[in-house]
Amino acid sequence: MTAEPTTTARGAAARQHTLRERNLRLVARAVFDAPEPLSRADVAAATGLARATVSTLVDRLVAGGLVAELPPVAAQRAGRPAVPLQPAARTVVGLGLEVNVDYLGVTVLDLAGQVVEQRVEPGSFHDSDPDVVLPRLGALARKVLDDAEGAGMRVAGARLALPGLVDARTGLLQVAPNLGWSSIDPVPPLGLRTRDGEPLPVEVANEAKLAAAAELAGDVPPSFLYVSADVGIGAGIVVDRRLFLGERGWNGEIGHVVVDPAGPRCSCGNHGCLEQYAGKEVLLRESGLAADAPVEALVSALRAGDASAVAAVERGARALGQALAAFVNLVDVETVVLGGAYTALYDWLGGVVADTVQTTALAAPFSPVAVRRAAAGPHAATVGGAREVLREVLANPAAWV
Amino acid sequence: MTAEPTTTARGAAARQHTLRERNLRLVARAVFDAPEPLSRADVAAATGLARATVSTLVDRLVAGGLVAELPPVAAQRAGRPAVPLQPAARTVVGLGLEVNVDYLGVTVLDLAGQVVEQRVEPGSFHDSDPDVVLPRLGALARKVLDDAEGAGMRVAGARLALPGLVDARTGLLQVAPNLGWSSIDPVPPLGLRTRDGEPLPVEVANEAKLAAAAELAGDVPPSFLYVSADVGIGAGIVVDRRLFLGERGWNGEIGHVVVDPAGPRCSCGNHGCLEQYAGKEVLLRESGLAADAPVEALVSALRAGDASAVAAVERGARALGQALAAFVNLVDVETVVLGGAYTALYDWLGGVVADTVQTTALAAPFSPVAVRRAAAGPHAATVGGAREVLREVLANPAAWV
DNA sequence: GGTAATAGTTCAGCCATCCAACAAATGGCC
DNA sequence: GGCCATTTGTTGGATGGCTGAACTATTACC
Repeated sequence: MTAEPTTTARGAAARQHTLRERNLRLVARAVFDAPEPLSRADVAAATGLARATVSTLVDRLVAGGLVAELPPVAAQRAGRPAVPLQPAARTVVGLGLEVNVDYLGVTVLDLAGQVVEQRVEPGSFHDSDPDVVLPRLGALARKVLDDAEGAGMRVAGARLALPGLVDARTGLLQVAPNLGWSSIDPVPPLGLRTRDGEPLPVEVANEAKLAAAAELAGDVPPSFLYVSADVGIGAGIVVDRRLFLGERGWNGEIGHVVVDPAGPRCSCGNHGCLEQYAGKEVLLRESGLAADAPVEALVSALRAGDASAVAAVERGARALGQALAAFVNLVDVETVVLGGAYTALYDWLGGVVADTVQTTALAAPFSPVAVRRAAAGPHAATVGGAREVLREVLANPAAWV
Repeated sequence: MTAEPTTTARGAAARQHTLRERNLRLVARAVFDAPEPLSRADVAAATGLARATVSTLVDRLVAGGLVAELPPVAAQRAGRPAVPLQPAARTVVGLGLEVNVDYLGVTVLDLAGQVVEQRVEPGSFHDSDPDVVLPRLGALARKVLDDAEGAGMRVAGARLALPGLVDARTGLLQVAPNLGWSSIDPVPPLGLRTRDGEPLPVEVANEAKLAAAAELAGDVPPSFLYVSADVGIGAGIVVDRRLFLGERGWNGEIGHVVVDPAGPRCSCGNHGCLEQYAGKEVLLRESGLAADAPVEALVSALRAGDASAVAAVERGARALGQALAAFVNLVDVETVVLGGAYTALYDWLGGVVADTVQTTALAAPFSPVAVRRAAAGPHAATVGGAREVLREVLANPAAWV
């Protein structure tokens, strides 16, 4: 009759083994967050735990394949040399999946932060059939899964990134306008199972939010807004190094913030949405390019000093700055990261965006808002998704040792 | 050399006494959140702890004055009658302080949620001197503190609500335009000490945010936006029954979200800020009333069907709805609570705000946004401030037993 | 080669929880 | 009225995880 939780929830009764779980997490975090490999003694000093405790905990993490011991290297000081500890490579991995308008992507990431395998299948999924596309992505994932499991790695789970509104509570995709999908559960069609035949836990999230998570791999402040233009304009809010999703999982919908009520009509039914100024297709069209041209074409035009391109990007940047100022006023962060198509356009956009935010955001006089370029490469959402899976492993190492 | 934390921080080493702290908190929450008084056995069932453990924990909470035992009442079923447990009244109290443009306020709240004492001193503090006003508030607080301590209550701490930007990290007031204050530390001038002569811990926060916390006393969903018009327009974001303050403590600055870049110039330097449409003074002025008239005057005009008043409120409501739609798009909540001056105007505002949000917010088709009237009474910020103090007591009952 | 220093391990002690048995207090039934 | 079933709350031994101190292992320095 007693509820025996496999993983200790936030507000659950604390028992002896809860201490274990907490301290395992604490030790794992210490090892993973350290810039340099730590010894057991270092971990003890960093966490405040006794050396004896740290030893048993580290031993478990090593046995469970979460942490690896490096060969002891003689330090330049007296005493027994320390055994450096590192995140284990290629033992436990996370899977990041993505369906976007022009590609399917899969990334396998290990605890050391290394991409073990990445596959991308270009295509055109505008107004596509989910029951065709998702099994195709599933098959692609199957291949890399087989590789990973064949090499002895354990797959902790998967995250599927989609360009649309995903209900974080149910995992259902409400609508993905550019894919032409609505009201579906995208997980079953993937057909993903582990080697043992058990269904692989797959969670679904918005593409921009997972791309925001990918930024956490680099040197970013603990809280920031990530804004990217792909087909639509999406955003992710990171607070204290964690994704903040909002009640239902679809916060950060900056693309449909009204910039000017007298502006052009948007597909959403309103007038003057940001997307009508700073969306990728609008920027391309206003620059005299085809709406489905690659961003590189626009970059070339800007490099060449094409007047209409420069004007379009500047107009978009001003609108983006205005919407971001509202965002910063409402959510209060000090840093904005520009990703997706904005990464390539950063040299032409960044300054104007920063200036506009600075003059428009209310609190900017007291502490300026930093605007910067995204660091994560292409297909950031798959990397971020895999990263989120591994974050959960680290949040509960006890389940893995 | 070992760091001996008085209160166990989030990421600190977990020891035996950490279990105690956690379970004490768990038991206290169970007692405080229950709609009906629980028995020890009920608490055990609710928390999953053993009855023996719950007994010792409850005994401590009772001894510490956080929980009170009611006389056992014979239930209508067989068995030994249970001892009902309740939040203790008038033992530990929180102090809420407020400086606003037209009054100083102090509220003493106990753990049972009852207002033990409330004092309000009307005045005009437009462009006032903090070194005069704050000591005056301090003296007012001194009186109610003496009363409370004289009656044997322990004061857990205080929260000071101010209508301005407060840096949550430093506790400094950056600027309060309507008071004419800027760059001050408002705590020392209060001169508040406990009976033992120790300085009373006072934290500072924005007025709207503490008013939002006051709503938590009523029947509200776990996450909501609270928006109130006083002199400016302020907002508080509540996520999962906790105030979300943003990185620096000044999120929710909806008053200076740009509604129409072609709109009237705002004191902040931009054009078409929400405050220029839905601010209290603007609503009064557009209705042909004096800018410093009481809201009741506007209500009377609306009751009388005054055309300019109706038009002004409707225009304000539309602008508010548009800004709230952006807010909802960016933060993602299902409920918006209208407080401050909007409470009185709700009958004329509410419908238009709800309609506008509904047609403008992107995700509204998938789950409608509820707009409702605030439940907390006047001087909600002082009540909410005191409530926040007591929330911290409950978050760490071990420090009080 | 001896000493000081540091890393990691072993082991008795402590402490909060648990389980099971018990005492306390009631309703129902004959 | 007396007995039993039922529920509450308490008592005491067992369990498990952390600690601190003593111990071993391995190095630098003189």
